[in-house]
Amino acid sequence: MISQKAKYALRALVALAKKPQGLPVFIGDIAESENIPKKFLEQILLDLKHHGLVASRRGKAGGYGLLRPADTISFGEVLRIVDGPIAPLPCLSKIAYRRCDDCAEEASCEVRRVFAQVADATRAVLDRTTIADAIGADLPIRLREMVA
Amino acid sequence: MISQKAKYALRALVALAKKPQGLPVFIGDIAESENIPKKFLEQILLDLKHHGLVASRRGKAGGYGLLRPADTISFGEVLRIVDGPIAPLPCLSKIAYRRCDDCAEEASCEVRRVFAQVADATRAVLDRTTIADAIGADLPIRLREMVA
DNA sequence: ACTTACTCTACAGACCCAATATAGTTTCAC
DNA sequence: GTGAAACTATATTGGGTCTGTAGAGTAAGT
Repeated sequence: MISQKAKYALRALVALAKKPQGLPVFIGDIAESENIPKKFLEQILLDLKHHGLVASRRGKAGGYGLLRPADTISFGEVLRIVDGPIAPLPCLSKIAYRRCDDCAEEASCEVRRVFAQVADATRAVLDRTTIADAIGADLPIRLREMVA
Repeated sequence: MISQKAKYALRALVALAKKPQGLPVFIGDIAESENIPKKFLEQILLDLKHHGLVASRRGKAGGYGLLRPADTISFGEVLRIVDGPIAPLPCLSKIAYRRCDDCAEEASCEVRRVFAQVADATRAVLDRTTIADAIGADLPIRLREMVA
């Protein structure tokens, strides 16, 4: 299960990507149209800004906009920012590897071996699917291109 | 991330499956060999018993054993018992579907569409991989001889 | 100046996780 | 029978996370 926060973040990014040319959008507008608590959304967007995904302008003509093209922002990147590691086990994470302290030998761990496959399958989708893909066709175009 | 509890459950089942013919094993033995807090493991095995995966016998010659063949117990089944739904979103769960109350239209939800692929990929691994599969891969020959 | 809107920190209530505590029941060896 | 071993069951605890709210502050435009 991904967190509510991650779902909000992705929905907000999708909403931003639908605006032409990354025109700034008010937090309040996104919050209303996407049914996200405004104050909570502020935190989320601020977080995304700190990670270079969106930019903001203050003042009356302010708002948020995508800083990078929508087809360069993957679901995986957003999830890692908001929810932390994607891997189902700490000993399988690439960004936050941690040995299982209750596990004797990593190489011979049956559980780890199975979940390594899960992690690969999950990353295959999340790291190749972008915000742009999500808006576009039903199937992730980039994924098909890379596979082909 | 799967819970520690789920990891313990899977490791315990693997340990049980390594015993020939589901001979009963003491909780204490599993706890020690697998580095699992004994009292916690009791709760876990009890839960698995209530779901028909293992059986127990009390008394001095008691212990726990697999109730079903190891190749009929999938990782997915265990995870659903211990951790609940596998799906990354409530609106994608088969066993515990729940509409996202903050989401306008399910059919047109971009986030949902992407995570549906994640769910499929995850289930493809977890529902077809069994405890027996996990052991089978590279169990040392020496151990097989001891079992036989 | 004034309004709008973003920035930041703090915090609170609910819930969940991991583990422990405690008390009880069953089985079997002797 | 008696008692130890082992499972059964429930309650509780301490810690953490999640979701959201509050409020004061800062910057930009008119």
